[in-house]
Amino acid sequence: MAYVRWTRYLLPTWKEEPAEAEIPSHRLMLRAGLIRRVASGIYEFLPFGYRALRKVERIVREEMDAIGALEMKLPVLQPEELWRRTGRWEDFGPEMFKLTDRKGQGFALGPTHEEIITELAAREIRSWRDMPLTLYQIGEKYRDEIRPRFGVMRAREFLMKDAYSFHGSWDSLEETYRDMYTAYSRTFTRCGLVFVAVEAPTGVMGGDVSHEFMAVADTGEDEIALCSACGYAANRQVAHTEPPDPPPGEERPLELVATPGVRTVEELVEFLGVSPAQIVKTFLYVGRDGALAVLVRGDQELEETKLLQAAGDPTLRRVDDPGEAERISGAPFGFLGPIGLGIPVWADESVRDIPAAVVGGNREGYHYVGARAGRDFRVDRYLDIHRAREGDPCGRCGSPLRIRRGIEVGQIFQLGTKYSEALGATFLDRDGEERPIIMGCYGIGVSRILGAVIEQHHDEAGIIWPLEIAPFQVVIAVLRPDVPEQMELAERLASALDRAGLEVLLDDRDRSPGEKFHDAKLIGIPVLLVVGPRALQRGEVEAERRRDGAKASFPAAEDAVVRGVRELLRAELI
RNA sequence: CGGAGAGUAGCGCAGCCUGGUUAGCGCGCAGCGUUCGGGACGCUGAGGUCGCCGGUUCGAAUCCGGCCUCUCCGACCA
Repeated sequence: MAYVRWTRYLLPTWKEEPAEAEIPSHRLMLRAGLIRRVASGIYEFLPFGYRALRKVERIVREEMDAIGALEMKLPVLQPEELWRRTGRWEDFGPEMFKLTDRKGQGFALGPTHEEIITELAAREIRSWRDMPLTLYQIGEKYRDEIRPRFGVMRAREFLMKDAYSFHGSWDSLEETYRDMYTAYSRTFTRCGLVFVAVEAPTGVMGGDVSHEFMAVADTGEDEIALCSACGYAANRQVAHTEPPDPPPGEERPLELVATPGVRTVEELVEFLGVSPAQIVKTFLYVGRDGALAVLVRGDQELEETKLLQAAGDPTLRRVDDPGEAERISGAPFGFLGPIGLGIPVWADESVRDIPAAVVGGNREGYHYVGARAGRDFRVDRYLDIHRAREGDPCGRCGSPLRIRRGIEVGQIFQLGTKYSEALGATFLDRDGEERPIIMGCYGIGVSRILGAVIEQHHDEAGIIWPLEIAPFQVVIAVLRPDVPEQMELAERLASALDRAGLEVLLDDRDRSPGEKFHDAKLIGIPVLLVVGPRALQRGEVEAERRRDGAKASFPAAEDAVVRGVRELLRAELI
């Protein structure tokens, strides 16, 4: 008797909407008894939710194994000293959970595992013969998120699959990277997710090439730019778009005009009667090489991720202190400009061809009009640092881009040698020469997938599980468990379905039929079997498919029911 | 961290402004009975340090101060 009886199970459903949850997946995970909150961003997985989580985990494991990745287990508790060697004790900063042992030694609850795995590689990999090698694990990760949100979507403790690959050559890395890309696509497809792989920023992980896998959802926290013409897809923060056309106008001489109290683009438009595209905004940054001025056209937004990526300087930060800005430029915010600044100037491409631009005068209460890049001020570097917008021309083919929202369920990185160099992970190549190991790393948010799946697969009544991660495939509602005839039939059918390899939840609770039907919809099991008097009079049981409400009746015999249920489930496998 | 809001029974909430017997309502929960095909009904009952600490007061869920926690928006983020 391997089927599960609801009366012997812990599956507490809620009729009412929880006040704490904002988005459908979070509400449904609470209402359908998958998770309970312990603290902000920290959740318990109840048996029903854990069952689904394990299904996702199993798919991830199968796809990793299929490309030859080796499963292992790394410690969650990691010594401070190791993190200091890569500089990430500071770089990760307050987002790491840090603790101290009784001797005063510092530890982190691992937010990720590059440090520890690279040290392992440094010890165990010595020769080019030992590679390529890919190791992975599935385990809890800890990040002290500024703002945990949306249940398991942005939690402080969450389940993640992380993999790390080690190579003697870039070609080998690229091969594994492609394998991972394929394995990820298979994984998310099997989970029933509609997703896109997009070019991604690399952030604190480092490296150059990276893709994020985004489950498409309006409630997602990330934005993605998509080109339906050429297939270009990128995280909005790095999405490349062609620079907008320059504003109309003629070149004219530079002129300093008094603009008392006029600071913002809107105010300048009003005061000078110009268009936003004729205005150049100036931002100040400081990094390890000192101060830097950054120019963006007035009708564009600065995309800081692009700037950071181009600068390759993790210490680069925006100057937001008025005193500091004034020391650098001589003027307060609102009057900063590139003319006469003694620091490097970087500009968005859209600044290059403005015939007569308005820029700050570097003097309180003054702006220049008629400024021309190259003529009146030097630009050391033109680059794409404006924020991509809906309808902007695709940087690859020029067609208009669409902006959509997504949930990041996975990301893959070509890391290169950042960690191997920092931690001395080297190998001897065929020529006997010592070289740093080339690495890749690959993450999947396992618990987040669960949220993303529900976000994509639900209706007003509840969850609609994709077959492969459904906690059970069949729920049997016995309308009158106190009537022996019905209960015995339900038990026989449950056993038969179980023997046929299906996972069965038997709703034997003493509840009204209405409640059982509603709960069945809420918990989203693909097929509901109803054992009740109405059909039983005809010697039948009824079935209803969750996805589309398709109904069927079968003779109340084991083989007929098994066959009928299988038939209903077959349509799920598309 | 900035802005906003909220903490009263397992869940959802009222009461607070205007301090005053045993702190309410709906759902849920327990017992009994009646029901039994799309969240039934009746009766009885259990369940609350009113987030915490301090103050004001004869008297504090209610007024004042501090703290904590949670949620939302923003900044941030593999």
